[in-house]
Parts: sequence; structure tokens; C-alpha cells
Amino acid sequence: MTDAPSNPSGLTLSQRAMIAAQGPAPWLDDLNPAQRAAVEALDGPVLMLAGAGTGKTKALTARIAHLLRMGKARPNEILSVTFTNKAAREMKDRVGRLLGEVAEGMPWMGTFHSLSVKILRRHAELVGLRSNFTILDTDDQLRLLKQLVAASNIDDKRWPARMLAGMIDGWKNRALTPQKVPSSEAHAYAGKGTELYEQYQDRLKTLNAVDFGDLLLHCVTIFQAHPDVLAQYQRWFRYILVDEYQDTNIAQYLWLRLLAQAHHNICCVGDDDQSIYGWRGAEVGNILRFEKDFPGAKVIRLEQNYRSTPHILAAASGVIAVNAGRLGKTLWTEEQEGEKVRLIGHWDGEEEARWIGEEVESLQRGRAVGRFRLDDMAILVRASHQMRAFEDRFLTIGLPYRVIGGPRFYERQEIRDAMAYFRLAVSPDDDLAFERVVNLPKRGLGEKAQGDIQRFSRAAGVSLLEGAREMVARGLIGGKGGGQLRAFVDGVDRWHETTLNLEANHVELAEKILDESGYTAMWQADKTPEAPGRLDNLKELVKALEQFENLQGFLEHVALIMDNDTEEAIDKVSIMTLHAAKGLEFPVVFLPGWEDGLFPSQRSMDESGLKGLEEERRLAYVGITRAEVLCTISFAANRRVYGQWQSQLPSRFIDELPAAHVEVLTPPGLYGGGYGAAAPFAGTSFGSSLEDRVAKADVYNSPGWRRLQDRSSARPVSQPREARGTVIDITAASAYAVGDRVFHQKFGYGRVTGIEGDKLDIAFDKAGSKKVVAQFIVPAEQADDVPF
DNA sequence: ATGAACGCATTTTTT
DNA sequence: ATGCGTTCAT
Repeated sequence: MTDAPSNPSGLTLSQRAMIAAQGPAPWLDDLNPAQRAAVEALDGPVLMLAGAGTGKTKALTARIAHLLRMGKARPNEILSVTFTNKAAREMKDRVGRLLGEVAEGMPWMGTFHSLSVKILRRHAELVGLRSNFTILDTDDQLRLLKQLVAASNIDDKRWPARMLAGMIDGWKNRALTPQKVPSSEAHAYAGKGTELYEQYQDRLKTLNAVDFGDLLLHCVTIFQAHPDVLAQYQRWFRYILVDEYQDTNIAQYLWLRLLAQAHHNICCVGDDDQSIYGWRGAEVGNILRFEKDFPGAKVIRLEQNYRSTPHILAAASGVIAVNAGRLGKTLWTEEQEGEKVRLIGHWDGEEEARWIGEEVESLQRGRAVGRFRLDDMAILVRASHQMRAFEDRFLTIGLPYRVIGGPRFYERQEIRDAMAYFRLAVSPDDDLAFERVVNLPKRGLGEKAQGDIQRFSRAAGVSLLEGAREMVARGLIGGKGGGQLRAFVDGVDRWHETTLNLEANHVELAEKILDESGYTAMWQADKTPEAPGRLDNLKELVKALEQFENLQGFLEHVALIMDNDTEEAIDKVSIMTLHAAKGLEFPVVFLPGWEDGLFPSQRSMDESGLKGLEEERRLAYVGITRAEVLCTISFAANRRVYGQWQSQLPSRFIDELPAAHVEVLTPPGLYGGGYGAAAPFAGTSFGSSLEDRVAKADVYNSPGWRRLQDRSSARPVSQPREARGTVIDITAASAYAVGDRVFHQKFGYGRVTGIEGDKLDIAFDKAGSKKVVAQFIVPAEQADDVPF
């Protein structure tokens, strides 16, 4: 292992000399003074406070280049940590671009979790594991906990296993082993919280498995209990870089601090104003405390923003300034003017969706000359249920959209099921995998039969598969379940044997497994709207296998690496949560649903009070600062909340927007004056001046609007699109007749009740009657092979 | 063992 | 409203 502390190698001296000889450092050239300072402050602790859009990734990658260029460290002596695989990948790419193949030699660039796995596999025995331990996903984790809860006579109505999972995660986030949980929390979960936590950890050890939290926790435990091991890594990592430091939890903080203690060369990059993950254990305190934790730290602020127009920045700054206890930054830009942030109220959520849909289309067409691609536009919501109104509307008008951040590919049910089959084929004694698929598809093995297998196997001290095999042999499983269980066990045996055969093709094996198990057939027989998509996902899974040597290799990687970034070529508007939007930017951003209780979220305020409100405010800040040229905030006077209509008040964050940087638009229903969306404005401080503004707002004819369009024409634009809904679509619509059975990706099956131009009226079996563009419809009998 | 009927909660999400 | 998990009837 070339990257191991125990076996140092990396670049040879002559290679280093070659890099050093490459002359002036191009990576320093186009940095601004602050960025340059951050890059050149190589030694000692550095805190880089990087506001939104200030080029922190650029600074970070330049810093790595500089470290290498100055001969301060070899590529494998730099520890560089991110939160997501995506961020790690981007960093690798950018360093690679700066330095060529040297980036290949940076084995310690990755996520907290992937780096922890790497360390843990080397020292697994120190925490009672073998180095080939498996990493459980949250599904397995929960199943395990449920078993333990059931076994300990706890009323799982009052104390759901989910809750316990949350508590254990919380403890692990704080680097607390069962023994270290403070006594003040020992009474949690019916007084058995710590006890169950301990049992859970024991069970994991027996299974030679860890959950995500363990990856960090075990590392910290090892570092703390084995100074010799720690010292090795401390010596090895001459320089440490951390991205998104404001998102670190206590375990990650300890992990870093322990590793940094020898050289103190740690550079943390972050923005306290973008800390939005407190609810999952992130400690803003880590970044606020940095100078105390690392005495003599240099603090460098990146404040020049290269992303947004002055109005957008000013609006965001005005909101975030309300928060107390910030480290404080003032973003500025050299950009000129630009549009003010637009604010508009609507009668209800549907109208809001309709209006945004029209805006998107209008921006896409560019009205006069300029246009934005759909890819350049995003709708950022507080909670994912808000997405629905937009999806419904966009499907109806045929506006292509993509939802970012749904369940990840490998989190989908069908993928996890398939993976469980693969796991079983690779290691037949993977009990969790066995449990998951033994009765999937239905094999007549219900609770009773499965319980019998559990008890039998435990008594015999064998795996569930072995126990099942033995029970079948002895005829202990009754009726039709018995025969099917035998077939299942035989299947696993055959697959496992194929696994051992080095000649065998693992992609074919995977197909065979899904086929012979009846799993594929199960979804083919399923007529719900999701089934075709699931079959597609399975195909994609099998295809992904091609890039690996064998099933084992695939399973190894998949738990941590595989993500959902299928970059589609098709031009689409993005819909996502504010959380998912962090780190992204779009020329045009819509921020709907700014209503008190929804945003800021009532729950956040109830549970975390002022702290919660401030985190919500940071979320508002993140939202606004995603926008490059046009940011539109909106709210509705009425909204259906959990099926009940509720009247809403505009968000308090709207009051915090500096009025000088906001332009209030007239809601569509208001042109005649009178009844409409004006009502909700009353009573808010912003609202008092708002009625005047509403009267004179005719944004489409305003100079600002025209200026915006002029500028947008200078931006890269997509190839001119055909106006939609002409010849082709009418042909599509005319392919149907009233009474036809049809299928729609989202709404499922239905019957055509009317045809109108390129749109069809359809009575859906489940989703009710809707008017939908014909191009989104297929005849029901083709539903299985839709190329969606 | 399995499908239908009822009750209940319901932000945000990476690894 | 809706989905999910539990209970009830087949």
C-alpha cells in the first residue's frame, strides 16, 4: 500500500523536483488577495471563512497545489476531507486539472466516512471487528433495532425503534460509546436506552458489521485508546484540509483534532452562516470555537462574491444580519446593478405553482431576445411535500423538470432488495440479507415460519440460511412454504458457488439471481405506476456491475460511493429542497412558500426555539445566495396543510428583507384591484408599504425587466427550442380516442375522457381527473417499456 | 399467510 | 391528503 503510513512512498524526489521546476505557479495567478492569503498561509491552523460564492473550492484546490508545489508534503501526506462524495470528486477533478496526474496520488482525499473506512479496515481488530466488516444501511440498522426492542418487552408504540435509532445516531454523532452516555440521558427510551445501545453494539460486533456512525466513532475510539496508532497517522498527515467545517459534528471534530495534534497544520473552510444541519448533529460551535481550539490560528475571510448581483447579496445579507453570534462577514461584489429580489404573494399554493410555471416558460422563451435554459432555473422549497404542487403543475403544462434529492439510487427499495440477494450470494451467512429477501417475492413464509427459522438457527448456532436448510431437510416447514424455501436455499447455494468460480461472469450471475429468485417477475407483474421505473433501476444496477471485477467488489464500494447523480442531457427545471441546494448555484431561483410556520418551519421553532429560528434564517440566506441574477420569493395566503385549508401569514423573513433591494410584483389576480392576494400583506411591517408598491408594479414593462432580458441574452443560451405543443404534440393527442386506457408516469393508469388540442382529459384510477399534455402519455398496454 | 381496513403522524438528509 | 404500520378478517 503506497499510501500507508507504515509504508511511505508516493512521489520520488525527482518527480517532486520536476513539479518544482515547472516555473511560476499558475494556480496563484487569478486569485484575489484574500484567496491568495488563504492559499499561502500553509503552516499552522487556518480558518478560511468563505461566504457563499466567494470561490472557496478554488482556494482550497489552489492550496493543495501550492502545498505540493512548495514541497511541503507529498500527495499522500495530505488529508483532505469533505462531506459528500460529490464534493470529494469535484475536488479531485479540480486538483487534477491544476496538477495533472499528481492528483491520482492523493489517496487521502475523501469523505469523513470513506477515509474512516480506510483507517478502520487496518485496525478493525482493535475494536473487535474483522477487517472485512460490512457497512449496514439504515434499513438493516432499523431492522436490527426492532428485533432488540421486541426482545426487551418495550411497548414499541410508545417507544418506536425509529426513535431509538435516532438517539443512537445522536450519541454516535457526539462520539459517545454506551459507557460514556451521560447519566442524565440514561433514562431515555423507557430507561433502557443505553442498555439497548450496548446490546446493539454487541450485535453489530457479532455480525462483523458497523453502521455509518460507527465508522467515525470506532476511529475515534482507536485513536484515543491506542496512542501508538494515532501517532502514526499524526506523523503521516502533515497537512489537513477540511471542507464545510460548519457541518462537522462532535465525532468528526474529535477525529480531526486528534489527527491534527502533531503538526497543527489544519485548514478548515466553512461558513457559519450556512450551517443548516444542526438537526443532524452538526455543531456550529466547532467553527465558532476554532480560534480557541487551535491557538494562533489565522482567520481569513473570503468576502468577494463572484456569483450574485448586488441586490441579491444585499437582500441575503440583510436577512442573515438578524442572527446573533455570527463570526461576521460582509459579502461584496464588483458586479453592477442587476434586478432587485422580486417578491410576490398569491392567493393559494396552486396559483403560486401556476405563476412560477408561467414565469419559467416566459424566461425560457426570453420574451424579447434573451432566454434562460431550464437548466438555469431552480425552485427551492423548505419541505419536500411542497414539491408536489410544482410537479403536478409542470406535468400538466408539459414543462420538463427534475427533482433533486429524492431517495438515492441505492436507497430505493428495489435496489436494496437486489443488493440483499447479491449479498446473500456472496456471503450466505449474511442474516440481515436473508431476512430481507427470504419472503420477497412472497414465498408463503410469514411471521411464524420466519420466527421458527430464527429460533432454530439461534439454538443451533448457525446462520439463518443454514438453519433454514436444516429445517427443510427435516421437514419442519409446513405446506407450500417448505417447498419454496427449499428452492430458495438451493438457489442461494447455486449462486454462491458461481460466485466462487473465477471464470463466471458476475453480470450474468446478477441477472440470473434476479431472474431465478422471481424478483424481476414480481415487479413485472406489478401494475402500479412505479413498477416500470423500478425495473429500469434494476437494469441500471446490473449495468453498473460491469464496472467492477466481481460482486464482492461491487458490494464493497456501493455502500459508500454509489450515488444518484445521473446527469441528464435534457434541459429541465430543477426542483429541490433548500438543503439539497447548498453548494449549488442557478441564474434564476424561485423561493416559494415563505410563510410563517412553513418557512420558518413551526416545528423547528418549537423544538429548538431561537436556535431553530436562526438555523431557518441561515436556510433563507442559503436560498437567496443560490441565485445569480434573478431571485423570486413568493408566498401564498392560503395553503392546504395536511388536507386542511389554512390561511397563512407571510414569513417573518420577508419583513427582514431590506426594502431597498426588493421589488414587489403584482399578483395576477390583482389587476382589477380588489379581492385577491393583497389581503395577506396587511399587518406585516413590510406589507404596510407594500400596497403602494403593488399599485405601480408593472414589472414586465419596467426598465429593470428589459435590462434583465438584455443581460440574459449575453449569457450562454441553449440551442433555440421549438415552441412546444405544435404539430408533433397534436399528432400525439390524436393518437388517442375517448375511452382509451392510458398510462402516465406520475398519475398511473387512467381512461381518456376528452381531447382538446394537444391535451387530453384523463380520469386517472387513483389520481382523479386531470388535463395532461399528450406527449406525457402512453397507451396502457405499452406501460412496461416506456422510455421515461 | 396474506390482503383489506383503520389509525396516526406528518422538515430538513449524508454516509 | 396520504402514506405507513398495525390490526382484523379471509
